[in-house]
Amino acid sequence: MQNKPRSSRVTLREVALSADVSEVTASRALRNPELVSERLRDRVLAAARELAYVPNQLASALASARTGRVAIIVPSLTNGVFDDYLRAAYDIFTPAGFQVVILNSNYVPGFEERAIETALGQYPEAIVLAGIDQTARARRLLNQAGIPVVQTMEIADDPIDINIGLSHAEAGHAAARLLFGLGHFRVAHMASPLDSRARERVRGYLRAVQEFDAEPIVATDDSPSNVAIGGDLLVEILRREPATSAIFCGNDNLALGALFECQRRGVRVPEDMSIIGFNDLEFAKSAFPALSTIATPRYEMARQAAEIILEITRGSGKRPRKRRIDLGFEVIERASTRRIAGASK
Amino acid sequence: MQNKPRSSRVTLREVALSADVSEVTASRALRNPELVSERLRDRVLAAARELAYVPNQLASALASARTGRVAIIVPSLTNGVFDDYLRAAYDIFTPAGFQVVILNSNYVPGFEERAIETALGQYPEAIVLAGIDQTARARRLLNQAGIPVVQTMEIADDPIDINIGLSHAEAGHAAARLLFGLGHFRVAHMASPLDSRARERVRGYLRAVQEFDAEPIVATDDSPSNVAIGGDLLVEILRREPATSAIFCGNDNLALGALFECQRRGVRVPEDMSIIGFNDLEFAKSAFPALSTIATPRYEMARQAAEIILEITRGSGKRPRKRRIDLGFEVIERASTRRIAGASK
DNA sequence: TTGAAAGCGCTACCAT
DNA sequence: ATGGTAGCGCTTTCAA
Repeated sequence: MQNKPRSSRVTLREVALSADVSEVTASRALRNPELVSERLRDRVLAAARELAYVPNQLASALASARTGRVAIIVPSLTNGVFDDYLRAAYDIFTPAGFQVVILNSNYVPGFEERAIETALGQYPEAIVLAGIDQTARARRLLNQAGIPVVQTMEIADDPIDINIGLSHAEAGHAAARLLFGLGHFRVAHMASPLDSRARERVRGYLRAVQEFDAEPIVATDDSPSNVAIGGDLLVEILRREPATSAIFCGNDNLALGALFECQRRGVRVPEDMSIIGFNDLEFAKSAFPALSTIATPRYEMARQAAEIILEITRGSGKRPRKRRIDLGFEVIERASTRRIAGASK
Repeated sequence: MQNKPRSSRVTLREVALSADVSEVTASRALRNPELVSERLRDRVLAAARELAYVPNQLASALASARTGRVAIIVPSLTNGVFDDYLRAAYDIFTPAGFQVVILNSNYVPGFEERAIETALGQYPEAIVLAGIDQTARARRLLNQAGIPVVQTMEIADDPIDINIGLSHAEAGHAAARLLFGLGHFRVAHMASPLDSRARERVRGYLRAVQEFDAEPIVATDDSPSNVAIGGDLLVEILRREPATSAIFCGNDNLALGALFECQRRGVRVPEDMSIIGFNDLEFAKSAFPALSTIATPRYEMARQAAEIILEITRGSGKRPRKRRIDLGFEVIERASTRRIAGASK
């Protein structure tokens, strides 16, 4: 019936034939061994091993309406931010028997909607999203899917379903305030504001600037942030405002680039320049000088998302009472920030 | 027939009903619009949009024996090494209409076999692996699947199917030789030898040690490498052999950690210590001093893997003539390595 | 404990 | 150009 010869892969029928039992029994022997007599079970398992049988997940999912899959959509795989996050997802979901499927929207607007659609087409039993700015159509698809949807990383006013995150505006504000609080006045901000979180951080920075009656100095780049860009933006900031004595970098990669560029130019950190990053990536504590930063609970956000999903899928679909969880952030002062020389205490 | 009420998601039947056409016509209107009259096509598309229809990929794949999926199995998502690699895969496969599914084996032996099994259960149309040391059972499953299998990152003596990589023994040898060639004699190696590639690099280093009649100094750590570990291993090396004047770091993250730790201890790089990394990750060129390293063609490996797969799947399954491609590596000398003081040219 | 029958949602084939 | 029918490989009844 098929034009393209189905790859001659071993099917359950062949296993059953070889073990001389019915397909149902073979299926049971593989999935619920305790329901099958030892004799038949052994025969089935032996046949399956012998034939190197791999169950067709597609057929299984279609028949059972259970895919055992959870989709996770992230905007990037390449900046370290989602490392802990994905690790947490694997840590919780894998032992629970769920397969984690990662889709990447690459920070391209519109790709997330496509990724969500693709994910939904595979009928995952839950979906975890980074961020809260899904398109209207995506929200509709998500709602219609009738599965748990967790928006993470950021706090939403109107969550689709469950929401676990933190306020990036607050976090950005805290970072800038730390710098102003150390007596700095010319405090710059560099960012690759590709997502709403980065833009929220900029807003937090601007609010602090206003509070301290200072002038904003913002340098941005439209590509996904990396270390090299951090160096470039440092150069730009110094050119535009040579008196800058402190920089809030929108993430740790930018901060690392800024730090290196300072060293390259003989600008001492923290003596001449204070630098604070964002995220507390793995390398931040090991840098020299150790990088001050804002720690975000990335592992914890994904962990809680996963736990809640397990609870819902196992427990008859009931949502937890708290559908909106603010996990906050932590200001980490290390060696790369310092009270400005000559500033009164 | 189902106990668990199938999520009431919109099916093709409902779209067809709503558009007052048969299921087949609805299916065609969505997949091959040119086969359907404009009138019906418009009705179907309108109904699909209205109902926010998302095709069930599972059913489609089962019926058509085409999943439009390619599985990529990597040992880690968290060390930057697979960033370019995955980007290349997306760059080539996505426009070609393939969905990329990433599975992570987490450098845990045995997990790769499981990941391969999981991947195969989803009936991908091709599979891309990192490394060449698959288990015997995995090889059997892969062979049986009858789909293109590309082993990457490393060159194999007996590829399963297609193999694109480089010799890590040669690359490690080249790194160490560079250091010896600069007049260093106490040349150490630090590594997190979690995979066969890292172990091959160690072998390359040891071969160079022998050739230059030196003593091996190898410090290793069994966790996935990161920047902090690079610092720790530097400390260990200096403790064990204070006269060490050059280090080949098994990857750039370790190198970065070593660099920072040198700075912390007042060991000047490259004046007192030469450091060479491995992979040429994004930050290497921006570091201060810029990091010497071995560039590996990660983007290119995945790109060629993808192109070959497209060619095979499109072109009646014929394999290319060359099934084993060595893409080599490049020694990148930057500022972190230098001829040892007082060494004769 | 075992198995026969039906059907998951979709597409291939063949007919009209 | 359109639709009826069969069937992908599996699991879920339900009956024996």
